[in-house]
Amino acid sequence: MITLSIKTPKNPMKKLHFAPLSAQEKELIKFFVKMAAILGVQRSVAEIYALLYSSPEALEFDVIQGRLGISKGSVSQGLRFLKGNGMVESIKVKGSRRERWKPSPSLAASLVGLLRNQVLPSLEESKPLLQKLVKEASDQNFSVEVIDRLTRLQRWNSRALELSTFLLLLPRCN
Amino acid sequence: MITLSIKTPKNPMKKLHFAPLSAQEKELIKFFVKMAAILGVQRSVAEIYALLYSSPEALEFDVIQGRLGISKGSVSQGLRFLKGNGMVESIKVKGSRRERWKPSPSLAASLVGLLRNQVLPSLEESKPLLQKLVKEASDQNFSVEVIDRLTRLQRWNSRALELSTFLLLLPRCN
DNA sequence: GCCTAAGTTCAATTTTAAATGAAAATTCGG
DNA sequence: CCGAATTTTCATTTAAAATTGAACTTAGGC
Repeated sequence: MITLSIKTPKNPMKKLHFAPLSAQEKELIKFFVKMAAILGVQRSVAEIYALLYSSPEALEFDVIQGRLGISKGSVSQGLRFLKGNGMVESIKVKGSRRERWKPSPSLAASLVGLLRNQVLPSLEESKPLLQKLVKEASDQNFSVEVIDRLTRLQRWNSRALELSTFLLLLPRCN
Repeated sequence: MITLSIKTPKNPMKKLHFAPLSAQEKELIKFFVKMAAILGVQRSVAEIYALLYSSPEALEFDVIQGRLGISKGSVSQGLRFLKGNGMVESIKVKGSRRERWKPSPSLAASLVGLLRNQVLPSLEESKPLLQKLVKEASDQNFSVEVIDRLTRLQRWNSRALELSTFLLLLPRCN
């Protein structure tokens, strides 16, 4: 049993109890943390997503905090990040202010969302810069070798940009 | 002018001088640093690669250290990383112990090298884990929803693995 | 419209990753 | 094979990123 203490003005000793993580949950969390690391996504975010992913029903804020043993702030920020990238959705139940969270139906769409926000902006930003560099290099009589490299770099940038744009247009699929 | 002091037992006051980075070099460095950040590659490594990329001739260790203004250790480790991933090559000139460094001819091959070393291992490692999780989930009568998610996850892992393997087989091209 | 539960914010802290540089190891010209 | 030049190593320092939690804001049930 995991105990989470919650301080509110009315009830400064409120305590909630949760089941500790199962072996399977722990392993799935490890998996997501590892994959997230490749994409440069922080540990706590991956943990939250993994927990939701392995839960049959949508989970409340407190449950996420309690079972993972992380802070309120991390849960709040993590959910915001995941929601902003279309990776989780919240459900509101009438008669309660609490939201309940579950992963978005399509993992593909989720990854595309991540890609759009993490990678595309950098690629787009760089396009004019590379163009300028190539121009300056030929104007200023840089060596053929260097001009050639810069041109290839520019080509790569365009390709990556096209690829990303294409991925963004992909119809949703699982 | 940038001055780099080098201490050796024989000559503890040896000094080398280098031209500061040009505006173009600085911008190209910024570009590579940004791209590297997406891939989770550290700043100093990106700087080294960018400098070599924008130089018409192969560069010596000291030149890299001096012009970038980074430490010996960073240059050494950075070059090792880049070499290990097939992104740079060294040339030895007769009559001198010094190596001279330049980027590998194919940027494509370089990126593939990075992919192979950074991403593939994690994907491969995870394969059996996911298989086990799916099996346990169905053995232990998890909800259909969760079993379904885990199965989809496994499918994604396989696809990513196939894609990576495919990329590794691509013939070299610029 | 109060009032409290629910959630957010952000400065302070902790944790993690990267860079440094002196000492050790290696390499090759003489 | 000696010895200095060149490079590597790695304990320490520095810098960056992630996490925490108390104070604050907001939403909605009553």
